Amino acid sequence: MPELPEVETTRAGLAPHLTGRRVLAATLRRPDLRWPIAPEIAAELPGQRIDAVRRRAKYLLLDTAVGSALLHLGMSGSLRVLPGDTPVRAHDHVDLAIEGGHVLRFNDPRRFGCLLWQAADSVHPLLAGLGPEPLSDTFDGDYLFALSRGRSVAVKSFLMDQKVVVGVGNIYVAEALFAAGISPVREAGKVSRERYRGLADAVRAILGHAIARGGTTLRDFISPDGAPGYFEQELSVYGRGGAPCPTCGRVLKQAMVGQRATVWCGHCQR
DNA sequence: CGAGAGGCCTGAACGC
DNA sequence: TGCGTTCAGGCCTCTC
Repeated sequence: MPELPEVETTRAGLAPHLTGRRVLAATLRRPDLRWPIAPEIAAELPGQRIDAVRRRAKYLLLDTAVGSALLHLGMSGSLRVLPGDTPVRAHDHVDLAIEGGHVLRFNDPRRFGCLLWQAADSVHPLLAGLGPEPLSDTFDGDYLFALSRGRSVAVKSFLMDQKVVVGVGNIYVAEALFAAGISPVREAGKVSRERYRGLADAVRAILGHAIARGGTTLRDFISPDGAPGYFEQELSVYGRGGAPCPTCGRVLKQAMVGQRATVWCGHCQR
């Protein structure tokens, strides 16, 4: 399931193949993913040159002069650049034929992803109101502390709120909370400034490390060149409920927090 | 407004 | 072996 590092890895992998090249045609094999595919993908994108491949939160944007294709990989989506005659497989929902003979192919078994359109000089509603990027200068412990005052929600849910900070999904929030020694069920408004500083540092360090390593691979992610990532074995708590804590050896707790599977150490995280 | 629940979707894992 | 059930999860949307 692509989290921010996987999306960034995808962006970096796609950019050399797409930047400066024109989209020649769009092939839609079904009309919708999570939402209907934007009509502009077929009506306006063909003929346009891709000026840049950008990322905002977990969204990818293919910028052209008239607007940007806006993609989200959802949970099971992947994008690959393939020779134009590569046979189509199950769940290959969209092809963008790229100048030079290749095709950008969007595969998404669960169809939690989307392919929308952002007109030039506008901001798509899905991108409006998003919180800061976790690796930007505006994201730090002081920011989290200030925003969390009076919030009774679990700190884990708080950190996964896209209005608070983007791109911190269920895997990395578990790892960051473990690294910072904070219980995921603690009320967001009751975490001290000092501990939020540690948490922000942990988020930065873990995401930065994962990006440098090419992203975590669990079940569904395939990086653009087809090679799987290899970060999984480094996870401390995610997916390890019932196993020993890597620090103290006690059994890791598992429970649902905010309707999400959550694992933590009741001894090391308070 | 905040908090929590619901829903989308399919494949893998599991139980009988 | 085969089939039904459960779970997973990003994140928008609805309800209270």
